[in-house]
Amino acid sequence: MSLINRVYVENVGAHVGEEVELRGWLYNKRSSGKIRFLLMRDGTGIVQGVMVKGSVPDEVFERFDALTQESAFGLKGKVRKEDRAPGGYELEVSDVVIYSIAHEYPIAPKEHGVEFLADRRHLWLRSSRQHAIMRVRHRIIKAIRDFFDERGFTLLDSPILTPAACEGTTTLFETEYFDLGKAYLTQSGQLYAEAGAMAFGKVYCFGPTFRAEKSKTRRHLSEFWMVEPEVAFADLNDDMDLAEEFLEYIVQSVLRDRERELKVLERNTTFLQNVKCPLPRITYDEAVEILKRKGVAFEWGNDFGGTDETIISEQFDRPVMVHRYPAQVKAFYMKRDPENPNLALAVDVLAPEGYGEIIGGSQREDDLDTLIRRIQEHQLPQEAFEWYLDLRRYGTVPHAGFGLGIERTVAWICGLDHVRETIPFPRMIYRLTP
RNA sequence: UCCGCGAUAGCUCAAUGGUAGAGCAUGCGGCUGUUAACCGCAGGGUUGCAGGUUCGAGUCCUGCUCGCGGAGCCA
Repeated sequence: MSLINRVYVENVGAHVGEEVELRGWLYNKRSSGKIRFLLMRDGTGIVQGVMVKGSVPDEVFERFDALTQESAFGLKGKVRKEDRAPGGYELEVSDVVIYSIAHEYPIAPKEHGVEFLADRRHLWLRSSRQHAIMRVRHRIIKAIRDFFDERGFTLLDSPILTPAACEGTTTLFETEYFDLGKAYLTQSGQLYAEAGAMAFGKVYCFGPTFRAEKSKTRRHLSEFWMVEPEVAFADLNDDMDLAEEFLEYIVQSVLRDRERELKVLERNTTFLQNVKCPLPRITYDEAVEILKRKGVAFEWGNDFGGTDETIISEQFDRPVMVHRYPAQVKAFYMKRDPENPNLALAVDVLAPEGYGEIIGGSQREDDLDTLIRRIQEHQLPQEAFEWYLDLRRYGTVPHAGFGLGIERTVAWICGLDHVRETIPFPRMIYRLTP
């Protein structure tokens, strides 16, 4: 049996009446004496095999007794449409092949605490809920790559080890780098993506990013994935056009191809169906007005906190773009609004239902002298940014881009209450294992 | 770093300051359509750690460790 022709659970419906062989792990088993049910999980789904005493040799019938939860085994038998079976199909078992008997499996088919499961993340990934989440994550990432690919973007990945802070704000993970002193794990690939945009016009980078902040919330990981497009000859409006088209593409792809998974997750997709262009665009000032109207004591000039973002996003039935923030709360490389130099040409996209900021972007400062002044104002070491300043010395153009956090996007689309379930092996302040 | 909550069987939890228990899991037995199957029996505990109050502490007090949620920071 070649890999190509192997039958997997997700395809058994195409083999009704045929004798097939499935390979997988025991999800659960049930018995009523002379009739026995084996539930096999093979990574694509779960199907039940049924054996009646006398319909198979006794030695095959008795292998049921040896199989423990998560034991690896093969099932041979004829596929039958059966409404009483989970999934609608079942296997009339003719043979059972045991590959390995599992030790007592710690994750029983019942409720467990988060800590217990997190300690066994390598096993937890086998459960149907985690399986559904990872399948959605995969589809989101494929949609991201397809989106940029279809629009002529070039993938240009940025380095993970960097000589200095990209934005000079957050705490970074530090390591020794041979004889060259300290290196830092990247917190953003954006500056390198800008170099890419000047070389290729439209690029994106997509990789892990690291923040050593001691954040302890349901929205933070110390290692997370971010996709960052960067486009030459683009302003803030172009950036927002790209972001809304991007979000619509991702969400609609998942709705179309991951209906089953969203059902497993019991996700109410009402808000997701609404994610279609155009998305509402409001200014920072208008967002502040919303907060004031809702009785929030908010001072102009601050950045929004988690609860502020929730209140703002609750006013809309789809993600909302908030643009033109006070420059003081944004990064040094963001261009100022020519009509009001106190404002940065920045945009944050806030997801509905309290999921917060999933995209942060801006038009970049393209003037050499202004950018040097910003670096000085932020007290950043100019020599570390000389290569970045070169981008303004040699053919500078208006350009813009944004970053989308994968884990927050997965949490939002799946309707999860914590990002720790959105990545196979989460890294958090108090968790480095497994 | 700050604020709040928590830790009891392998797991999820219960137990007015007075004999530490249930469900699930595991083992054994039963059941010819099970759906986190069901029914019966059995084994399973240094109540996170250290100290204190008390005739008596899982329960009250102090300290510590670990975890969870939130703030700040951010995607």
